[in-house]
Amino acid sequence: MSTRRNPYGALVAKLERLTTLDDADRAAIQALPLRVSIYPAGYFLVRESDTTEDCRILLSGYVCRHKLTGDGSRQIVSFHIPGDLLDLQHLLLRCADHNIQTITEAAVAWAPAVTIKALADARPRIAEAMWRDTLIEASIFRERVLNVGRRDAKSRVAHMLCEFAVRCEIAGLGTMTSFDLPMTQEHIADATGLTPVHVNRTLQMLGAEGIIERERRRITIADWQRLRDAGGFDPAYLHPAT
Amino acid sequence: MSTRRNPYGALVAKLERLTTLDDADRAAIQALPLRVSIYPAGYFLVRESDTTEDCRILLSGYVCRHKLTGDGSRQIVSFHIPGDLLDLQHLLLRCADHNIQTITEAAVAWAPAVTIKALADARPRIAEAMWRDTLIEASIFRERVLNVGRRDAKSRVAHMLCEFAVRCEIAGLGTMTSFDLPMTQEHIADATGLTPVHVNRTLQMLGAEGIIERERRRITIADWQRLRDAGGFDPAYLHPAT
DNA sequence: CGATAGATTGATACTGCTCAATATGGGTGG
DNA sequence: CCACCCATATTGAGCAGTATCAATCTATCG
Repeated sequence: MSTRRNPYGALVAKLERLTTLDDADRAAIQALPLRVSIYPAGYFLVRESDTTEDCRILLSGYVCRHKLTGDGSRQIVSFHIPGDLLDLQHLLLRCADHNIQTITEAAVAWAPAVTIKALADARPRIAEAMWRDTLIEASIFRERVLNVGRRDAKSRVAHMLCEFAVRCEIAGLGTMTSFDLPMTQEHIADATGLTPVHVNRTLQMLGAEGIIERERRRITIADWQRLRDAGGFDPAYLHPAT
Repeated sequence: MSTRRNPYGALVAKLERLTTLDDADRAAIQALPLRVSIYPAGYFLVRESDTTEDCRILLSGYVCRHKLTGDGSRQIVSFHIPGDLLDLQHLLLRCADHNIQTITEAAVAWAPAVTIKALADARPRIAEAMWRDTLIEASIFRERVLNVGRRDAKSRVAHMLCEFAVRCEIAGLGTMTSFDLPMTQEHIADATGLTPVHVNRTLQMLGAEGIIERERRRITIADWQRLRDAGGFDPAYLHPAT
């Protein structure tokens, strides 16, 4: 897909899912000095307490944001898929409050945050799209608090699978019923507030009930309705329509 | 304090903690058609799936945002103190994804969301301040995911107390070492992902260790250093400085 | 002065964690 | 092309932290 190769196309496509752009907006985006870098799996794009200098869009691969407690346990607060904007907070906040790390090899387009800030200042619709994106992200965080705070293990895992599937579909990354899960069971554990051992058992349970099928890292959702019910999943919080 | 009585003063004060306003910005705020309403404790200002029509600033009292699971358990995702903007997401999202409910009697200034949106469109610095506020709120949600996902009961409660104390101080609401906790132990439980019974025992433990002192709903932090350590609290995620 | 919401206490149950061992399979160097 | 190696996945057994359930106590308020 050209979107994934061409950083400008990826950024335009992302913003057009959030608002309507005009020709001047598109021209301003084309004029950005975007550069593309490839990073290996496990690479830290941003570390907590870094000074925030760049702004990134993910072109291919998968990335997560996470925070660590004082005694070293990790909480993944979100996963990101191709097309996601990774650092909008860097436009207005000086210091990173979490880590951003690649899960797989990833291609990232980036520009200095001040450049993107200047774009937002010059093009109000682009600023509005970005602001909306940060609001949707905040909504996703709220849902994650609910997931981790008030659901049992089976629901948490089911909900996470639902969210990943729907976000991939919204982003135009293939079918919702069968997809590759790029993350390890340890990633899933750190995202759901469980241990890897218990995630393993929970996935087996979902498999044994015929809700999902697993084969390596590929997941097939055998019964979307029951997965949704198991996770208490309602996609409204993703605000799919503007 | 006049800030708490005068809705315009409260809004100007809030935005000036986020950015620098000029006279035209302040004049535009003064021209808003703000109205003030008083609501009793337990009142729903917004319900999930409501169409989002108004935008509010809290003048006095305390409010929380929360979501419910399918089987009815509640997760509080944030508490709000006087001076907080409650509905910025309503400027750009059509449908509420969570409930907003008063904890105590509360005075709220409000205007139609479209009016506030027009203000943001007309005054870029105000839009920027609001955007920054939503980014800081997102950071608070991320920290809450960590708190609920990866800390034990004692740490969760300690962290919550730290956050509340520091936010009150940033907002200029009195001293950090002694303050009224407006919420019940059930509120604390729903915010930390625990049960009220266990919150009670945890508070007693913090008291027995001499870290806090309790008397009714008033909390005195006897040993800030140890409370901070117990909660693994680092205020950087609140982004106190611009 | 009762009514009621909230706080406190005790006893017991259970979900998910810990620790430790084993299996799997994809990648790599010889 | 094969054997080894490492990360990851899987399994089992026992334990711990919180939940649950059910009283009782205590303020506050009409």
